[in-house]
Parts: sequence; C-alpha cells; structure tokens
Amino acid sequence: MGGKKSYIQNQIKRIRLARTDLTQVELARRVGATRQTIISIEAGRYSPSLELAFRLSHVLGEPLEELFQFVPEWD
Amino acid sequence: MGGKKSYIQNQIKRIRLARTDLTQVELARRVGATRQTIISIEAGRYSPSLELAFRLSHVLGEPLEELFQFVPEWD
DNA sequence: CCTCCATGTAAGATATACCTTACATAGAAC
DNA sequence: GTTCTATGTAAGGTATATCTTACATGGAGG
Repeated sequence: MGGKKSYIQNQIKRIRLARTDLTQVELARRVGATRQTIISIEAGRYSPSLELAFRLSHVLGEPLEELFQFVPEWD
Repeated sequence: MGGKKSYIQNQIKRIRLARTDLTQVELARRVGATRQTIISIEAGRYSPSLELAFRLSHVLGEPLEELFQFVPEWD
C-alpha cells in the first residue's frame, strides 16, 4: 500500500484484561492463531488481517471499531 | 492463520456504484492503493488488510461492518 | 472505423502477516 | 529454592496482500 503514512492502534491487551480473564494462550487458541501473533499485535508490531480482526472482535465481544482505531494519514 | 475455514464477503463494488460515482481508478487513488488491488478485492480474490479496509470504509462513507461481513468458520 | 475509458486477466516482484521453535524472566505456589 | 504459568524476545520460514507492468475487451462518441 504505497502512499501516505498511517497506522492502527488497538485495545486488545487492555480489553482482554479488563473484560475477560483470558490469557494470551487462550485468546490465541480461540481465534485460531498462535501466541506469538497475539503478542505481536498487542505490542503493535503489526496490525492483524481483517479476518483475524473480526475474530478478535467476536471472541472479545467488542465491536471492531472499539478494538481498533485508524490513526489517519499525515503527509 | 491456521485452523478452521472462513472468509470475508465485501460489498465494495455494489456500494461504490450505488453510493458514489467513483471509478476503480479514482477509488484506488483516494485510498492510496492501485487499481489492481481494488479489482482483486472487489472480485473477492483476497480480503484487504485492516488498514486498507478502514480507508475504504472512510472513503466510501460506510461503516466497516457494512462493507465487510465475516462469514464464520465451519469445521 | 477509430479512439477513449472503464473494467478485466495474468505474471513476477516486494512487503508484511503469521507460524514454528527456542530461550529468557518475573511472580505465585508450594 | 524449585516448579509452574504467563509474558516477552528473536530468528527463520511460509502464506498472502499489494505493486508494477503488460495485454484484452466492450461500450460510448465522434
């Protein structure tokens, strides 16, 4: 995706701890991903695919826009 | 993402034509992607990154969940 | 008929999400 | 102080999203 910069914030760790008692391992299992993937996403190293984002939203019981915020392009 | 199968439907082409008069080229330009990417996504060859999904939602003026539907895992 | 313009297909390259495995650490529980 | 659990980092590999370029087609308008 060439062009202006932007990134995506996420509230996964906060919501996972606040609204559930899931461990990273358990969350990973339920969304069908690995623990490393959860760690990397919580740490903001990359943002998930749309599919994984939907699954996280579903498992954590929060709408997508609550879990992820688009921080728009500056020049 | 290992595990159960699922996919993501999108209404991009329908909404692009119904709610805007954007061409694929123009839409691509505004979301900072290429025409090929728009074509592939509209054709369902793959689903976009979360970031591109957010941009499409923003440019088309439709919430993410209206543009994309998660069709959940069967076994 | 010739020319745009919008849409489509295809091949090959790059970037990035995701996986696997291995090792480190801090806290809790004996 | 050893063991267990949760969290973290790092390296290397696979899968997939995105880009670049090239070529094809059908419709609209001279």
